[in-house]
Amino acid sequence: MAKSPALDGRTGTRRKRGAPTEASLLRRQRQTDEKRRVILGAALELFSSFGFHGTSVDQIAERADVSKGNLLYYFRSKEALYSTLLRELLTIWLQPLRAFDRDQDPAEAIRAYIRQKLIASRDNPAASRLFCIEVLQGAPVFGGELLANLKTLMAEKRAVIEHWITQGKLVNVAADHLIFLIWATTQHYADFSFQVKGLTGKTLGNTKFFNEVEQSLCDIVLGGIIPK
Amino acid sequence: MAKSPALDGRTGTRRKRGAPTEASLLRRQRQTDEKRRVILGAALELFSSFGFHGTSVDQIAERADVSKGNLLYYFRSKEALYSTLLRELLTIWLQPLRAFDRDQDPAEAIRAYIRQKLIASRDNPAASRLFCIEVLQGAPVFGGELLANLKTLMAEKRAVIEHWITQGKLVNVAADHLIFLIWATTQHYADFSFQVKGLTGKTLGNTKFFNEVEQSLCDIVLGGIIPK
DNA sequence: GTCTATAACGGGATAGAC
DNA sequence: GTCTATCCCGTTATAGAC
Repeated sequence: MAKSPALDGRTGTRRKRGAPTEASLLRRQRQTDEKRRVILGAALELFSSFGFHGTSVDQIAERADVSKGNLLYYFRSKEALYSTLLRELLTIWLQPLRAFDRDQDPAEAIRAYIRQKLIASRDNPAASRLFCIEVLQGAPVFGGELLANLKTLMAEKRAVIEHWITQGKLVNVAADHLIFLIWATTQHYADFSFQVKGLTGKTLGNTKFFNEVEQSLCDIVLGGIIPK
Repeated sequence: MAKSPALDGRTGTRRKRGAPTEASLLRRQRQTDEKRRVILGAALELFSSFGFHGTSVDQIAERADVSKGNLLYYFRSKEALYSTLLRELLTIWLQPLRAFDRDQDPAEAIRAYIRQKLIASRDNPAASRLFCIEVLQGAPVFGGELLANLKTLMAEKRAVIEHWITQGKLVNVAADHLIFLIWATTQHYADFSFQVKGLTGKTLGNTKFFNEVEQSLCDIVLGGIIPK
């Protein structure tokens, strides 16, 4: 694509035959990025449904509408594609937790966090499932990175919760287990959506159901930890 | 197996040379069962860690200390082994929920259920992970069976919870979400044990930690649903 | 950058001797 | 029942033309 020689638009100076303009370099870069993005999207769908070994490069290529050879031009290997994907999703995934702050009202902060996590499960169920599979298997690919990030965040948020407790704004709850509870329950609706859908007929995509889940979780959690 | 012709041992009639006695048939049966059990155990460990496609028949055979050919004598195919395994575990897995009964005190019943689920996660983390992987992928192998069993159980337990609510023994909580919450949180300590261990340094195998988890979960859940 | 062809490998399943 | 050898397929990754 865009291989044809051209003059540099801004300078107007004559360039050697075939040398790319700055603009065309940018355009090419954008197209490259876009293609990588499409491939990563296809990989996410498939890896999250069938696991690393249950997915072939061929299937990803077909879904991304590129040839297998071409896919392997953009990513060295299947494993490189997989780990790139995990790495890119990690930041997004941990985002909701960062908002949690000691200056907020605890009930409001926890309610907001539950809501954010549910939104993440609703809008990115594939990402949730991918992390679930990966962690379940001992996170062989990016366990180190994951834990390093989580440890820092966890320490911060544990401190926030314990601060609230010393202020008497929260009953004496084990911070770690409260956080695990929120992770487990919110991610459950993405990871076990097959089961949830089979038993209730609904998923988080249904607004009424989403509100019902949010309400129930907040009621139970806040009812259990906010002093009377 | 045991295809060879033989006379019925109970009648006491003379048997052909080489025909097995009833006792030897029983012995052989026991050995067969034992071997199938060993293979299923090895399969559980590996499938639950690496998934169906991430595990080779060779690896299972090696762990079970049989040859690959021999393994495939006991189970027609890799898939037959996998689905047999899921089927055998399903009964065990749903056991704790059956105990739940309307004649119990709600706080005691829920506390006991949380405890039983935590014990199951502690003692059978591999089974928990296997179900997690399977359900996460849409339960292609035994989704029908799983849902059929769960639907019945769920309907029963939903009725129990709603009975308690009408009696004023429980606040007006959505039964389904309460059950999902208990499943999600208790199974989390098995399925995400890599993460839990990485962040806290402990697993449910540690008695102190186990009690801490039980206490925290019960406090939050019961605090949120038992009327004051 | 993109494609086709193919190398190189591992896996599931079967055949057949013992 | 158990083992070894082998078939055959799908897969990843590379080579090389365009």
